[in-house]
Amino acid sequence: MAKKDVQRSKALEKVQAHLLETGLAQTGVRQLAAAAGISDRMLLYYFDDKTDVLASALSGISANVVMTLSTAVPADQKMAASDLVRTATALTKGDAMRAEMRLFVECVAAAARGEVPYESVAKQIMEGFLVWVDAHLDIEDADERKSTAAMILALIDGIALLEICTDEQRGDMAVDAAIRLLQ
Amino acid sequence: MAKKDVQRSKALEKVQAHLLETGLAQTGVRQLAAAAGISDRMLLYYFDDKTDVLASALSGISANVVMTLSTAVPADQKMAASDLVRTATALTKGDAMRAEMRLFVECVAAAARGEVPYESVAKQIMEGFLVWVDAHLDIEDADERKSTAAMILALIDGIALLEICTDEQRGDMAVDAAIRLLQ
DNA sequence: CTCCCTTTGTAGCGCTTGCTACATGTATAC
DNA sequence: GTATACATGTAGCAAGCGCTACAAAGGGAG
Repeated sequence: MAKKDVQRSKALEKVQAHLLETGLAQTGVRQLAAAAGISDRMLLYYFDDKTDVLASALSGISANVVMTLSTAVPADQKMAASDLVRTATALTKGDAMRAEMRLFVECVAAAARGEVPYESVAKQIMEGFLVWVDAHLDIEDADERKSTAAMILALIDGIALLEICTDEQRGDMAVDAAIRLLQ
Repeated sequence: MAKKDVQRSKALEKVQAHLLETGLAQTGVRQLAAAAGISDRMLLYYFDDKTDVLASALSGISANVVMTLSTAVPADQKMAASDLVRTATALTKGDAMRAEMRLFVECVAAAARGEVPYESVAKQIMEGFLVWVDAHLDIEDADERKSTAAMILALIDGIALLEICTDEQRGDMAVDAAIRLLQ
């Protein structure tokens, strides 16, 4: 029993790296198995089915994102909206999370078309992000903080979207304008 | 020659309606043909291949979006960032463009994984939107206007993303916060 | 050693995919 | 009226999909 679990988590790690590198383009069982360095037969021995593979991998990535966010900023540190935008975009645009953000956008789109298991994964990441932003906003009123957090998250996600279609420079401009206007 | 073109555009209209209704989930040639009320054989008679069908349909939808935007606001009307956010989100969240925005997000995600023809379509819509925002911003300095436009566009797109993963209410909150903070 | 359960390879099933070969009808040009 | 190009249905191909049946190898328990 132990061996199966060990092999399973080894495969999972490689699948996660594969997803972060290539996005959701190559998600056939044979392709995922090849990325994990095993046969498709074994991949489906370690996991129930393809959905189980993807859900496990993406859930792990989602947990890593939350971890990255929480370790990047002390839990009790509060800041103004403009500073939070600066901090968050520095993270999402940096090496630590660039690939994750791109994958996240693909998950949201897949969620939009109702594909399992992307809907729950997308919601999970979005919710984690939202909690993180809310927790670091230096705003007293809960409702105001909640709506401001929603706006900041929209901004961060929108910048990721913008950079996919145009270029990184345009994203940087959006960040600058946001910081300028929110002060 | 004329008949083929007529049939082609009839099919195109129905394919567009299908895409707006169901997103990019059902984009097999047989499914697109069924949506158009013809056989897959005929769909591929009217169009070169599947890519041609999708590119034509999405390009048309993109043109409609630009049209909707330009007719909604007089060409020479300028406004402050907060008003533009209000105006734009009223459009994108309304019946006129809600389906288009959702489809647009799916196109961007498909573009992220390098699928043809989504890359060019996503760029096309994003660029059209960007020009529209820029044209209605009441800002003298061109660079400042450009970066502010990028930020507003990111905000609008991000709100669309947010609404896919959470709910419409959260999007409304983001809009309110943006209008409040940008004033 | 024998038995049994875990692990792994080979092969292939039924289905969907994008696309096409072929034949037949149908309208138009001369 | 015949020839020619257009239009459309039937059938099917090769490739890929998710998944599984079957058999064999491996290792621990008695």
